[in-house]
Amino acid sequence: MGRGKIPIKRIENQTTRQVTFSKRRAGLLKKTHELSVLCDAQIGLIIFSTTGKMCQYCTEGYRMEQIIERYQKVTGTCIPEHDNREHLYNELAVLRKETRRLQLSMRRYTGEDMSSIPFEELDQLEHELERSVIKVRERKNELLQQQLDNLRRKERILEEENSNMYRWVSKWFN
Amino acid sequence: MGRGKIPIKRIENQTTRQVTFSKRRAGLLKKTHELSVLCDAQIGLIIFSTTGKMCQYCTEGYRMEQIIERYQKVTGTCIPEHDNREHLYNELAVLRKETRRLQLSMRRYTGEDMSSIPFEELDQLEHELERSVIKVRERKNELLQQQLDNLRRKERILEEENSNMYRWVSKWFN
DNA sequence: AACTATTTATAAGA
DNA sequence: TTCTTATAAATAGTT
Repeated sequence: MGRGKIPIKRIENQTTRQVTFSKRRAGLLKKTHELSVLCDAQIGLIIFSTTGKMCQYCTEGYRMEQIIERYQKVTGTCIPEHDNREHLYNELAVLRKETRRLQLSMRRYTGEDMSSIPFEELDQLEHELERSVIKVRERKNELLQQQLDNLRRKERILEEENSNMYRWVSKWFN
Repeated sequence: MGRGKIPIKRIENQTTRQVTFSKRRAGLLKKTHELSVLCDAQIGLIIFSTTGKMCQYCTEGYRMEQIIERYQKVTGTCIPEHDNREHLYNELAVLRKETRRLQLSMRRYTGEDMSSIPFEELDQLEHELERSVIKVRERKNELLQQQLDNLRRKERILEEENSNMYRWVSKWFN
């Protein structure tokens, strides 16, 4: 790309090399970000220039440490210890799974992301949601009824007080 | 780049997302390699796809561990062993909280346990659920439309084959 | 830092 | 998955 094609080998001229480094590093970071966002991938990128300056990219919402940790887990470069860490990891895994499951359920119920749901399940989901709506309405009615009852009770009490008062005043003036 | 421009945000269609992931991952690895070679930079790249598959690039002549080590030296972070238990406990706490929150949300959406919800929120919940039902119905329609389109396409192909066959037979007998 | 002629990447379609 | 191709994006060399 550019005015000419260049062979992929170390650029000898130092100035050119540094300029190219700046340009391509920017391009690489952009492409990394795009891949991460477009495809929902978790990416960590670490770059050391010849001069020793470091720069990094890390998928939003994560820290490089997490990605490195995950890398170490996958590649098995992390030495496991004989303490409760094993247990903690287990619990973490279980919780992560559960959270994930709940998130997916919620997504379904809120109607986001139905791309992966087959038609039959959509049908079922629709019915579940309709049942939920009905339950919510029932509860609303229940609450309304309660409030109504409360009001009626108050009304009755007020009326009683009123008539008492009336009797009292009548007695006083007659 | 390509037949059209796409906005940089998560691609919703799963198939498209996976295809794009494959293509762009290849592109990213190539660019990473080129930057590394052209400018003599030391680069480590770790990619986790949504499905959990990992892939990596590492400047020739180095191992990822070396780059991670250098990264840790520069940033002063320490991933392995010692103090990550603190971190684990934190993560556990966060996850537990999140799971709890999600569980409550789900209970609301399924209409269990509405005893503690005030009337106004019930009203809101009802609307949310109704919106969900609408979304689910829309998705159902979308799927039906897709199936219809597929059937029409197949029909067209079959008709074409048919008429080709007919011509062939006609020619044969006349 | 800008500019631009080219090369390269890639989205959509097959 | 793989190929093709029209188009968008990156960038090498220049100013």
